[in-house]
Amino acid sequence: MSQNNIRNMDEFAALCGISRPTISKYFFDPNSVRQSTRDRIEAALKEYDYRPNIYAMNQNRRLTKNIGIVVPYLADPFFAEIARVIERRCIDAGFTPTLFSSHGDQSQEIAILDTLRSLRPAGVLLAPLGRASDKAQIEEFCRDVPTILFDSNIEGVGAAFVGSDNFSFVSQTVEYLSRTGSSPCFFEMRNPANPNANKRRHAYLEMMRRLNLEPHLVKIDGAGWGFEEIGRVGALKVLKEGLLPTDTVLCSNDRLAIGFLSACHELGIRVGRDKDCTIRLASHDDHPYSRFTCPSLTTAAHDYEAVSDHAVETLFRLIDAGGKLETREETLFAARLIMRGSA
Amino acid sequence: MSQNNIRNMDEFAALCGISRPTISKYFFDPNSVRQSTRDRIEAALKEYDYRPNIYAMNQNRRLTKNIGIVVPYLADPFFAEIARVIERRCIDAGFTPTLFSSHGDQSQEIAILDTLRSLRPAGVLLAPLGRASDKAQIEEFCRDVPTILFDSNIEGVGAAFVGSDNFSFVSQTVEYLSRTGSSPCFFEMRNPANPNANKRRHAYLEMMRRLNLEPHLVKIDGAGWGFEEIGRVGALKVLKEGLLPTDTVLCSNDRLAIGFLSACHELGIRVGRDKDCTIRLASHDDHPYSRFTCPSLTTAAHDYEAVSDHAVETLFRLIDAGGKLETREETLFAARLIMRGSA
DNA sequence: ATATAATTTTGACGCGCGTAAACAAATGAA
DNA sequence: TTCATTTGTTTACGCGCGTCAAAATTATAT
Repeated sequence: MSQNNIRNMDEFAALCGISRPTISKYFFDPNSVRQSTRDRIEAALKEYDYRPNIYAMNQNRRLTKNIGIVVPYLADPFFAEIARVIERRCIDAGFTPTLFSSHGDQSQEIAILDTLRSLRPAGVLLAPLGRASDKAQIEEFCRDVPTILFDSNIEGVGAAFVGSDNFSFVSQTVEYLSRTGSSPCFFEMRNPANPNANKRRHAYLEMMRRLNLEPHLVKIDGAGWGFEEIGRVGALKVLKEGLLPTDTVLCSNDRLAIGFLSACHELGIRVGRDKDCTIRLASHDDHPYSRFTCPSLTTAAHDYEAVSDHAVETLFRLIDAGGKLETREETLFAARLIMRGSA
Repeated sequence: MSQNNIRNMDEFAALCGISRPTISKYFFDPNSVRQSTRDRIEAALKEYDYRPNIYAMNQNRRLTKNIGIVVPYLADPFFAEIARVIERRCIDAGFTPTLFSSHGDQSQEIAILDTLRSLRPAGVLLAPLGRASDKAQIEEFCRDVPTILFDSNIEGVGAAFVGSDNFSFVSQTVEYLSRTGSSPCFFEMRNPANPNANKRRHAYLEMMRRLNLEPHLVKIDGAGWGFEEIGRVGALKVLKEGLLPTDTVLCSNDRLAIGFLSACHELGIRVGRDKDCTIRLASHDDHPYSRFTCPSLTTAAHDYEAVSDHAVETLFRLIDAGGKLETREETLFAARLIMRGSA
C-alpha cells in the first residue's frame, strides 16, 4: 500500500485515471457505474485506501446514508440485543447506523429526536419510551423524518409499526398454565411504562374469559425502568400480606419476574413444578437472562430476528419509496412458548 | 416562535443583527463572546430556533466536538450503565458523544476505529475487547486520535488508562471468605477474554500466599462473551464430577457466577450462608443483576461513578492539552465489598 | 458498419460554515 | 477625557464534495 497522501476526491480521481463525478457516483452507489470502472476504482481504493470526507458528503447529498436507532433503555439487554441485530442489517445494506438510548427519560428522548433531525438521516427506527413519551413531539418528528416504530406502538404515528403480538404471548402462557395446573393471576405494575403491558393485561382478561376462569389482577406500585427492583418489592409485599389469590403467577414481563423470584428466595418460597414448590411463575419476553434465573423462567419468547428483520426491511422500503408509504403498516409477530423450570 | 425559514447562518446573523463570524464563534464556545451579545444571540435562538448545519461545521472546524465511546459488549448491562454515565458527562460538557459496541468481535472493533477516524472526534473513550483486540491496530489508532482506555488496559497504548484495581477486588473477597469460612477456590475461564481476569487470578494467588493458604484454580472451557452459559456449563461439569476442591467458590466475575448459580439450582445444590447450604459463592463486578440472583450475590463492586468521571475528566484534559499528555496515566479505583446472600 | 443507448468526462457552480486579516466600535480604567 | 484593551464587523477565501448540463466516449444491438 502506497503512502496515503490523498487529501480529497480530486486527487484520488487523478490517481484512478477516472473523473471525480464518476468517483462520487461510485461512492453513493457502487452499482451505478460500469463494472469495469468499478473494478478500477476498487483496485485504486485498495492501493491508496482513500475514504471520502463524510461531512462534505453528507452536507451536499440530497439524502445521507445515516440511520438512527433509538431504544428506550439500553441497560435492558433485550434492547441491546435487538439493537445489535438491527445495526448489523443496516451496515450490511450500506448504511451507517447510530445508536441512541433514551435511558427511560422523556427529555432525553426529545433531545435525541432533536439530534437526529440535524443528522438528516435517511430513516429512523424508533422504539419509544411509551407512556412517558411526548407523543406530540414524536408525531411531529415522524412527519419530517421517515420513521418506523418498533417494540412499542403509538397509534397512527410513524410510517409503520413492527412488534410482537401481545395476545399471542399471553394466550400461550395462560393456556399452558391453566392446562397444567391452577389458573394464573396476572402480576403487573399499576402504571406500566410500556403500552405492551396494557395489551397484555387485556389479553389476559380475554383469555381467562374464553377459558371461563376467574381473572385476578395483582397490581404493584413503582415507577421508572428498574423493573427487577419494582417486581421484588411488589412481590415481597404481596407474598408477606398473603394477597396472592392463586399459586400460579403470570408476570407481565421477565424483568418483573426476575424480581419476583428474588423475593421468593428471600422468603424461602420455592418456585417451580416440583412437589416441594408452592408457586409456579411464568412470564413474557424471553429476556436474555431468563434462562439463568433460579429456577429458569418459563416464558413466551419474542421472535427477535423476525421483528428486527422486518423493521429494517420496512425502513428500506420506506426510504426507497421516498419517505412515504401508501398506508401505515402494523406487523406483529407471534410468540413462542419456552418451557423451563419455573412453571 | 416565528416560522423557521432560516436556511443558514447568514440569515440567522442578519435576523440577530450580529455578524456571522461572531455567531460562528458563539456556536463554538458561547463563553467566547461578550455577555450582552450572547444574550442577544440566545434570545434570537429562542425565537427562531436555528441550528447550524453540523456537517458544514464539522467539515471546517479544526476540531469537532465529537467524542467516541466504544465498549466491547453492550448486551452486558455493566457496559450499558457505564456508557450511560459517560454519555451524560460528555453532553453536559458540550460534546456530542456517539456510542459504539464491538459486540465481542475483533473485526467490528476495527471497523469502529475506522469509522471513528473519519468522524475526526476530539477524543475517544475506548474499552477494548481485550485479548481479542488487534493491539497493533489500536495502537496505531491511538497515535492518530486522542484516546483514553478504560475498563481493560493495554500496556502503553492510549494517553491514559482508567479502570478498577483488580487486587482491591480480589483481596477483599478472599479475605472475607477466608475469615468467615473455608478459603475459596478461584473459578474462571481457561482463556479469559479480558485482561482483568488475569489480574484477578494473580491477585487471588498472591492473597492466598499472604494468608498462607493453599490456592486452587478451577479453570473451565469456553470462548466468547456468553459468560453466563459458559459458567453454567463449566459449573455443571465441575459439580457433577466432584472437581470442586472446597465448599467456597470465588468466581472471576459476576456473569460467570450467575451461570454457576444456575447450575447449582439445576443440581439441587443450595448456595449461601444458611445451615442447609453446601456451597458459598462470591464474585466480582457488582453486575446490575447480581442483587436479583437467587441467592443474591456477594461481590466486590466497581466504583462506576469514579471510573466514568475520571475517564471523562482525563479525556477533557487531554483534549485541552491538544491531544498529548506529558506521561501516560494509569488510574485504578478500589472496590467495595457488597455482602449479600451467596456467601 | 451503423444506429442507439448507456456511460463517462469536462467544466462549473453551490452548499454552509470556519477562519483570517484589517478595521471599527465598544469598554473600562486612569 | 484619553488611551489601551477587548470585542465585533467586513471582506474574502477555502473546505471537500454533490450535482448539473453538454459534450465526448464507449458498449450493445441491429
